[in-house]
Amino acid sequence: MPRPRAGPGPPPEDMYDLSMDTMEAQSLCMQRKCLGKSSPLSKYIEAEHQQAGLFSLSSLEAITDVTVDLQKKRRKKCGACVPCLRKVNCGTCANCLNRKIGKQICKERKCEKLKKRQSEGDASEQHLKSRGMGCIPRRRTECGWSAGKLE
DNA sequence: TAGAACGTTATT
DNA sequence: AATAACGTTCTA
Repeated sequence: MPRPRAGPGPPPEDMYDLSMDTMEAQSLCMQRKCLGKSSPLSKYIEAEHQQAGLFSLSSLEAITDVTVDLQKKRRKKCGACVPCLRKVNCGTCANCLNRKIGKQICKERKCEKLKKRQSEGDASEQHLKSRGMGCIPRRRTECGWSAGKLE
């Protein structure tokens, strides 16, 4: 059952027109567009944050380093594990059946390496924690943030 | 926390 | 340009 989502509507162009409806605009921003890590827009936002002095300059270098690491190109399948060696889609798993919308590879073919999250086994988060940056909010609910408490 | 949805990026 | 599929966010 497809959930009623926001849909592929036009992007909120007045995202930064906070005079309109600050809460709403920020909320939209928080929910998706701005805090994603992969889009050029998010990189721009990141730069904005830095310029706004949200991060101390001393930790900036280290963070930039980590950020670059996290924003590296997307990983590729190892090509050697059992799933990778599989050549045909099963055609019956959720991913196969939901191909058009889900945009995921057949579950039977999902590389073992890619099944793990990118940050797993990576010291990036620890790296940040050691610098007092234990939590980088990517979502409204992270870092003790709550809806309606964005000032 | 797993799975779904969707933006984005890599490949063809 | 079309397609495949990774990465992130959101919902149940």
